[in-house]
Amino acid sequence: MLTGFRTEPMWWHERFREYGCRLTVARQAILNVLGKTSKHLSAEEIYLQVHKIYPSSGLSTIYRTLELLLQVGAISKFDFGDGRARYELIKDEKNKNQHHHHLVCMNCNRAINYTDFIDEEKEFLDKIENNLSNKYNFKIMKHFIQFYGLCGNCRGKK
Amino acid sequence: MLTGFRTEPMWWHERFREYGCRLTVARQAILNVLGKTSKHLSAEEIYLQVHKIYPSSGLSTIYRTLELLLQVGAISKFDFGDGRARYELIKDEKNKNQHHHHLVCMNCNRAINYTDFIDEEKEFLDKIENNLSNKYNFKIMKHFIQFYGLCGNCRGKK
DNA sequence: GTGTCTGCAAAGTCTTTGCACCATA
DNA sequence: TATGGTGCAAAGACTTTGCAGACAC
Repeated sequence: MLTGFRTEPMWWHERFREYGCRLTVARQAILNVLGKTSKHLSAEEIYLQVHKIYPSSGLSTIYRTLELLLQVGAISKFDFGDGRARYELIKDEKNKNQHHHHLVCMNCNRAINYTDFIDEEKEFLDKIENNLSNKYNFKIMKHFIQFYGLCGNCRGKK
Repeated sequence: MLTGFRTEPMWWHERFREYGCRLTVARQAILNVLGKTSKHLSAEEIYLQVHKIYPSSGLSTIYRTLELLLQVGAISKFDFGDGRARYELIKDEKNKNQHHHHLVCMNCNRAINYTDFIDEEKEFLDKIENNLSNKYNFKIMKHFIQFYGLCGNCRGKK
């Protein structure tokens, strides 16, 4: 069971120090918002939430902080194909590299994380990655798998 | 072996008529450019090429035509993660639905099409799509698989 | 001739950047 | 107090749209 980020050791706090970065109110507010949601928020959505708890904040700080968090390795950035980036907090150091993919709803643009079939996926990918690397002289470094369709909510409405 | 679009039956020509669309100089120029390349051109790259053979053309016509070609089913649109869309001509009606994926170079942003492992992929996807659909009450309609890495050219340079 | 297409310019959307002031460590 | 961070406004990149003139059929 995933608990909120508050109860986790704030490993990214130390990360900030390593990078010589300061832990400001704005940054805490952003981490706060990302830690409390299971959604995949866009920069603007994060801004709107942060703005509620810290009204003097600006959108450019959101972008700058997200860029920083990305480099520090505290968040992941995703593209669901609707022209805006989405961000997701990595809940704790232990699960830092937890591999998951998304089921993206083409109607409401929300996404469900799933971690099923990671073994089958690994088997499938190992097989083809090796082969493709050789055949096309292409060094594969990462992959991207995403499913698009309709979520439970939107299925009913259509 | 794929030959240029000129020698193929111009099935999209009829498609135009079906949709009540005219076959204009600009549209032919765009199809011409897309038909002669194996690259995955962006709208601006297409514009630059079209501009050579038809200098009075404008970028907005490129976008409008690409949108039309997409709806007519003559081209595919892809996102390689660099913030601009890429387009690929579907060479002929027969191969219209030919399924392929891309090996995208993170250095030069060029992509290699591959059609290998479609059977393995199908097996893998059938398995997980069914299961995910049930588990998450999510109707999967399409998937997106892409590999990122370094192509032969760029491997040497790094 | 008529209804579609086109080029141009302007606007829209998401994101980045320059700058002067502010606040963390 | 000395960097590093912030908000604001402006700019940048890609794409879309409104409009009057041009062209395919």
